[in-house]
Amino acid sequence: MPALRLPDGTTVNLPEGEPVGSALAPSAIAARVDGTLRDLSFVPQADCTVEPLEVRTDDGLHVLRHSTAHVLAQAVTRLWPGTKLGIGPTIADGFYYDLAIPAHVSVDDLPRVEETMRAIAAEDQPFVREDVSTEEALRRLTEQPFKREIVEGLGTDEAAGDMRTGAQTASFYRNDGWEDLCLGPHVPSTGRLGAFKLTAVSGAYWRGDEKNAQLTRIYGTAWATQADLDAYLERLEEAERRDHRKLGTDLDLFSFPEEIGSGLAVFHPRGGLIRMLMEDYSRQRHVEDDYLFVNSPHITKRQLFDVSGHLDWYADGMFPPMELDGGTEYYLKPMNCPFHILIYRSRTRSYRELPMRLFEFGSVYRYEKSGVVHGLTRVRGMTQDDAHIFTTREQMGQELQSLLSFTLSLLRDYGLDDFYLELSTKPEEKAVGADEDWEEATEALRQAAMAMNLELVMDPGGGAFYGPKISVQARDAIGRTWQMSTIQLDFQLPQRFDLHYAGADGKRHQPVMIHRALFGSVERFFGVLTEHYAGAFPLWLSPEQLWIVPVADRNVQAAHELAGRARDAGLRVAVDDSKQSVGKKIRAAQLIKAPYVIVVGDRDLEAGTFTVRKRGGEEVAGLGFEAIVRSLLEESRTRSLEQTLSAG
RNA sequence: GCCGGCGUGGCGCAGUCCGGUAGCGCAACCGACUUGUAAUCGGUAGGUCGUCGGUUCGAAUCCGACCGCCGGCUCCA
Repeated sequence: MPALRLPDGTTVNLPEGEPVGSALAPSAIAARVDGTLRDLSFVPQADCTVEPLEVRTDDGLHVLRHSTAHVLAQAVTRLWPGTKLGIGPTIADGFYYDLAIPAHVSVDDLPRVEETMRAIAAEDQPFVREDVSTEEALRRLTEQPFKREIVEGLGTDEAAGDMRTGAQTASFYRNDGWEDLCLGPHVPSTGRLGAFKLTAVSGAYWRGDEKNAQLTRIYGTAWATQADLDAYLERLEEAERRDHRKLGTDLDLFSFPEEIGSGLAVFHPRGGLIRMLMEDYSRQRHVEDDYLFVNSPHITKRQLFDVSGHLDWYADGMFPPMELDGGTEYYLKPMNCPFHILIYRSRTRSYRELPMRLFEFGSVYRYEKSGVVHGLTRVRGMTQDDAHIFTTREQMGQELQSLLSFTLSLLRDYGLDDFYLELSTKPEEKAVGADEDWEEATEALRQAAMAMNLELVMDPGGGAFYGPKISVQARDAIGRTWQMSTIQLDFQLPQRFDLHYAGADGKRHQPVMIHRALFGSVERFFGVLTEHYAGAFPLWLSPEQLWIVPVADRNVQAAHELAGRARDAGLRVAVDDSKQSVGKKIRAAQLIKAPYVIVVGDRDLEAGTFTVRKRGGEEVAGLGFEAIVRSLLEESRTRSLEQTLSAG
């Protein structure tokens, strides 16, 4: 009689042949037995530690979603007999199943599939596990070529999906006469599925290889309760409302004219203004932090990228060359570093000049593959807030640490305050340089990262070909993470370009380079801030800080006079003098997310006080115009994230 | 780049399956109203239906190629 140790410290004796589920609360959907996830029907052969698995945990949701994927495959098979099963893993928030369906299935078919899944759930079929030999498994899978491939790969490195290498047996789950090869575990029965919804259909190659058969991939999401599912769908809708591509059009910020080409944005006057404000403040901070401002052209002869190594390592990401009459090839620059290097190398440098920080808003062009271009966050032409810091090895650690502090401080001023760091190490294949250099560089970055007291995530093999890097990841207002800043350490380019400085000892030394972009790119940063603020930018970044609505025609002149006063004081002001109702003009201001609106009519002009409407609808009455202007200037100056205007 | 979906006035959409010389709402413009914190009323103008080619007496509609967009895979600032 096996003894079960439960999480509360108690031990219960399980009668021989009884499943672990009989010792657990009915709310459990599976169990963790000696650290391994098991079905509730698992029968222990010896003493063990057992934890119940509740559905609203990471592992619980994994089991729930995996079971839902299983039922999806069962439903598709019921609708289209002859369906061949691929794999059906869980993913963030849901699951998918790859299937070879003997029919063309589109999103229009998803409601039918969902309905069939609900029917299977209502039938409350138990999931029954059977462990069989691989020979028996192959016999059962005569009609399932993909699953056969998985079983044939058992015990080899070819094993796919949830099938682990080394297994000598295969497990099946059977319900209602339908069965599927599956590692499990599953919920006890189809009646225990939670709330689910199918979300998308797409194509996918078997094992992700385009030489293989193409399968239909059906995506779904599954949650413990309907309320959780609703909350998830609400989150998706919230993300959709914040989509910078839609806000870019609605707020007239930027566009991607087809005539120019994929991934190439133009900024409209309102977006251009925001962009200018973003850049101006960044420039100011860089001046304060002893950066030197430089400038470089957009194209160069190929030799520069031959020397830098970009044509060896990065050619796929570059636009093809332009060839001049004499046969000389010119390339659009995908990076600014070689240019800054030439500035450094333009004359002999002394250790007294280091660290030398060369900064530029540098426009670069990268040939991103057509399928990956996405709004402002993944473009083919972008401007990086790029700097290259030339430093001695001795100064390097200190420089990295102060750079990281500077980075976080700058990002905080733009309203981002929730970060974690990612340390990317040497790529296995694409890398140049000695191992010792990589180790020293990686260690220096690690030290700097540790000093920030932030969560540090490792990204093995994710570095650039010339050095390791730290990325600053920021979480936005709704908890999504975005890669912002990147800081890369580089011993290679100084060597390739033969860079030196004269040391205090009178000898020649090689500097180390730090590549860094804090916004990442102005375009991506713009897109991220748009989503972070849902288009409602803080006052200091708002294109129009004060929006004036005259009540009647006879108030228009007074409105313009007030606007002139506010402009003279330093505010950005718009007057809506269109011949529309006050309500309509208020609505228009609200839709463009104007932070402050004042309505100017006879009453206000007579009293000399105004009622200000804040974004969101709150009204503050009885304020003198000068007080309003002063308050807004102060809010803007401090880059406040709150609307600080108040009646007091 | 690959798979799937899609492309109709500035924006959001109908019309495409079952070919027969484009329609709605908002925005824009004009007029009336002179207005008090999210849509006053009436009128006008605006589209070679992404591009090119093919089928047809006739193509927004059917076929092909290309361009672009969206979702996913892979990759990145």
